[in-house]
Amino acid sequence: MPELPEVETIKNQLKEKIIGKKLDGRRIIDVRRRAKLLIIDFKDGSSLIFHLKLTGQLIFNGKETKFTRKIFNFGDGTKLFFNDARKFGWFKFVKSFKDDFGPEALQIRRRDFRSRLRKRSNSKIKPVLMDQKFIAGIGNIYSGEILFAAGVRPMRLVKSLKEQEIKKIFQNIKKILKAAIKHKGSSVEYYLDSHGKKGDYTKYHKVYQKQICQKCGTKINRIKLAGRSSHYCPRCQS
DNA sequence: CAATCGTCCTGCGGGC
DNA sequence: TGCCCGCAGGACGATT
Repeated sequence: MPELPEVETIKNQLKEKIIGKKLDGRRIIDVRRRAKLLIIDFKDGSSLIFHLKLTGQLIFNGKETKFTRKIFNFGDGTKLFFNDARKFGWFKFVKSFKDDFGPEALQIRRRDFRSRLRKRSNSKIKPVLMDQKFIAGIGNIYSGEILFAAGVRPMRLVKSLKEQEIKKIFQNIKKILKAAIKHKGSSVEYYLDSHGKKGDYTKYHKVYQKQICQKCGTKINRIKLAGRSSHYCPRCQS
């Protein structure tokens, strides 16, 4: 499912393809990502916003499939296909774009991260990392991988975290998201980049949907947190 | 403030 | 073989 690295990949690719083109008579001046949203900005200040949710795809000059929900036609004859098997994804046109997301995961500084955590001391760490108002861009896959890399179990209360653990979580937010972007994201379920290609990062997953820890071989534990499946290694994470 | 539950939707896999 | 059932999950609103 598209999280920050997947949307970032699509954004980077579309930037190259569609800036300067016209859509319904409006000139495209930028393509951005905010949290998990992909935003196409027009010269008149309006924007077209997409959320791909679980199974959405945005494919440039693709071809129509049974999951194609909308085809955007640019002034030069090129097209953008919005496909979505489960119809959770959406797009909308807005006169101006504003949001109330938290700081971007790749931009947040450690001081800010720590002070924000203090306000959530009675929450479990994994749902906090997935809270877009706390920090923007992280979903179920990457929160699980980040916590594995930090050696912290997903159900740990924030107030129980030691300074060193907070530091490791912070460092791995940056490290894992950057590595995933480098590999053009993770193709679980339906994710494809804007060229219709799969992301490579799936093969680097250590715990997400794994039976066995990819580091030590211990059987992975699976629990439900906030209605979402969470995977962790009882040996590598404490 | 925190946690849980229902809601949207449909492909897929398991069971019989 | 084919049908039915339940699961997966991002975000949001309602409830406890």
